[in-house]
Amino acid sequence: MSSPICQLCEVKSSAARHLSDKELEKMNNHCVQVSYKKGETIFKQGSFSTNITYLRSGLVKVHILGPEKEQIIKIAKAPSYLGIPTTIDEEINQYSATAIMDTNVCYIDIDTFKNFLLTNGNFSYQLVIDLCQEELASYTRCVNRAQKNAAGKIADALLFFKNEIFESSKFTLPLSREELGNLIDATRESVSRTIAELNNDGFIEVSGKHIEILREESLEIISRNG
DNA sequence: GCATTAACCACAG
DNA sequence: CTGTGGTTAATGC
Repeated sequence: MSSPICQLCEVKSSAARHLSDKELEKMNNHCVQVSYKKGETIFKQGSFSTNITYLRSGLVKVHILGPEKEQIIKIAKAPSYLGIPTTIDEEINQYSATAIMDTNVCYIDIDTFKNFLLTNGNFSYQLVIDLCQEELASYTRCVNRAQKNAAGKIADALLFFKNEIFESSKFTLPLSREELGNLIDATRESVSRTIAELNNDGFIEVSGKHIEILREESLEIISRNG
């Protein structure tokens, strides 16, 4: 745990860029920075939510324990807020956040944060924009999960990791087969099988969690048509 | 009917 | 935790 210097922060949220020096100094006095190792829980569904969580670096899975099983709602990459919906007007966390790579997080005091919302229109406006983007993205994920077949969902996920997370055709999956299934709504067996097929058909090169995407265009077609 | 798809089960590595 | 094979239930043509 260490004291951040918010004024000098290189990874401010787009909202926080609208804060004045004075406000940033106030933030600095009501904020702590914590590091998490891969696998550690950042906050847990059911526990008190007392701070706004801001993801400075690393990769996190956001998940909910449903009536049947664990559902991964999304993979969150830095920089982004992690817990606004579960903190701003909820006393209890409605979902969990777990680091899937080494991760660095800032906890911002909720009252300080709310005070910015009430007094700084630009800050609030930017935050609304961010939340809207996230909500739209969430609608899209919802539709895709429900309507695409297994191959389409796997292709989606692989392209997501390539384009949005690692920005490289070659990467190491930060999730187990089971977790990937929980993310795209498929069983671990389907995930294994589909990945093996994509490998056999030469679209990707697989070795355990190491993935290389060989034919991105083909994956895009599979993503669309299944 | 027949084919396809994916879940469920079981077992091996 | 993974990969694979057999089985089964649902759906579509």
